[in-house]
Amino acid sequence: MQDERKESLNFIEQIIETDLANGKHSGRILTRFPPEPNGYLHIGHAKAIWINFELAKKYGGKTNLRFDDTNPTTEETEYVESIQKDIQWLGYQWQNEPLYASDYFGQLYEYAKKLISKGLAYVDDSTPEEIASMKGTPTEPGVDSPYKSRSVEENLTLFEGMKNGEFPDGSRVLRANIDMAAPNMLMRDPILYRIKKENHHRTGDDWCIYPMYDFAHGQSDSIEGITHSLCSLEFIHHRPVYDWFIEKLEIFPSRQIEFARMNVEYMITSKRRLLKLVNEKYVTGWDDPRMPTLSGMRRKGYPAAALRTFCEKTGVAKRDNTIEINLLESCVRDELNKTALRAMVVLDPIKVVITNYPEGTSEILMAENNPEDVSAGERQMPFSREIYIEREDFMEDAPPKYFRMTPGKDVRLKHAYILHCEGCEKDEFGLVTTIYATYYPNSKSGSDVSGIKPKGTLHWVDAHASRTCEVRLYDRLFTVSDPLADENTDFINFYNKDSLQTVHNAKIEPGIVFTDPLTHYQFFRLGYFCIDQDSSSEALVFNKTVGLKDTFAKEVKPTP
RNA sequence: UGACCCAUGGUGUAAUUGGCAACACAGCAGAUUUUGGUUCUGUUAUUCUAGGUUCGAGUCCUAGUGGGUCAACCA
Repeated sequence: MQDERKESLNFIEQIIETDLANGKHSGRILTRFPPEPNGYLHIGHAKAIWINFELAKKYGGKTNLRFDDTNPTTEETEYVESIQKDIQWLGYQWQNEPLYASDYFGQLYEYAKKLISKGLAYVDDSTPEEIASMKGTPTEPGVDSPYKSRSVEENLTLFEGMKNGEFPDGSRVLRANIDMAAPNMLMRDPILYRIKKENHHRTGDDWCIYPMYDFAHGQSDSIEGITHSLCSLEFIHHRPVYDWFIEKLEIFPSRQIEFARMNVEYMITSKRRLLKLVNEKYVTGWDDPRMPTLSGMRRKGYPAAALRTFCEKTGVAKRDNTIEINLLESCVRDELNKTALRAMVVLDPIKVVITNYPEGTSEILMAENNPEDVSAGERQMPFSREIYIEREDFMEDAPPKYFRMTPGKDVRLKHAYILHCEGCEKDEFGLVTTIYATYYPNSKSGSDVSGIKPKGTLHWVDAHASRTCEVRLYDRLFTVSDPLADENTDFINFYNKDSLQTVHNAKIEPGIVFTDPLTHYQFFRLGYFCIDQDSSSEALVFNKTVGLKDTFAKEVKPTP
């Protein structure tokens, strides 16, 4: 069978296929993912990772992991570890060992001297303030630095002095000699090197001058032979700088291509703001399940496959976008529906006494683990005279379309019997304490000859055999889809105080025992959950990943 | 008083590169259902504006409008 529709290509794929057709780089494709090791990876990085790795894979190429570690003041080894873990968890493996921009410090230094020798770079003694003021504005050209006209020899000597630690931090910089009147401000003699007498996480005290992004990134691409250097739109103004160095240095011509970063409703990715959430304890850490970090989403129970599907479905283009959280959750549900084992958990238990079930006896019922996957097998569920059901699954005075337990009506217990509700007992405040029902002995699941067809089916657990567990219910971190929309209101004002609700007294069927954290379950009729790392064999803790689609809730209580 | 990027249903992305505007998610309606889940069927809704080129424009040209980005010794 052949696809009738021609596969549509995104704009980067079109560029690559054109390059391939022209025999560029002999058909070799090499991309790279270049994180700065100064923070945790988030949903936006996931998209960048997906694009770089999937594109290379599609065209028979490879992808490098390169840490852009040119700023010793902010970068730490801790992040190097977490970033690698996150990428691998997402399902990708880079070519060979991880690479570092710092591996190229020696080569970069030589490049700088070459530029100086060609009269294309100079040492500037101006203060940061002076450099800023001479830079001009977007609408006014800058003015030349008084040091711009230094001789090649003097520049070489001074630059070597910078490298040898002869000058204090911030006293001098090396700048490219381009054009202070360029309409693109990045072309107004960008700074190449600054003096920082700081310990670097990999090169230690070998260097006291460190290259800036513009003099490290493109050159690193070139050194590695990256064919397609894919980055987000905000780097578009850097492309002329990127190309200028390649041309003047006469090095391998990597090509920078910019795509629009992915934004998602209710998520923020600003490092500063995420840090605030962590530091000021709005969340429990970088891996709090409410965080948009990969570690947070992983702990929340989002499968890597769902994230990959999400990246694929959101596409690659150049216009600003905000993806509905809907789509993400749809991808997560779709994946988990196929893979998650079903389990019965009652979050807000209320006891049901089945009055015609013989006292002191019990039986074992069989329950399929996943109706979407018979190979997942079956498990045993004990059943007896007393069970728990969800408090909200009982109403004394129910509207006509209420298909759950209500006096005088029948309801099915999943994998068990049909119950006829007789009534309930209440305490002095009118709170229902116990529900009474009778069961139809001939209505057992799988061998039901009762002929009764109740509208509703409930989840339940045996009152005596079930165990108590903790369930953490997560909701969106913010009360509005775009907490940054109003520049006059700090995003923290939109923090959702109800984003975490902890249930301490949930009842879980005895067959579900402590296994690896991240094991996924679908709690019947409630949603998808996974075992949290805080669990032990004595105390199970679950995180809510995402709820089931709930068309009933929408019908009875339409929320704005 | 600048440069650059972008503009297609509610959201996102397509349109064989100038030839019937479609796919997914969301919405709505229905069928099925021992999960008010899943699945299935149907359905609502789209080319920023004004000119121009053309037999024909979402696509090309011009102007405008709207949105975004750029002035760290950050990346």
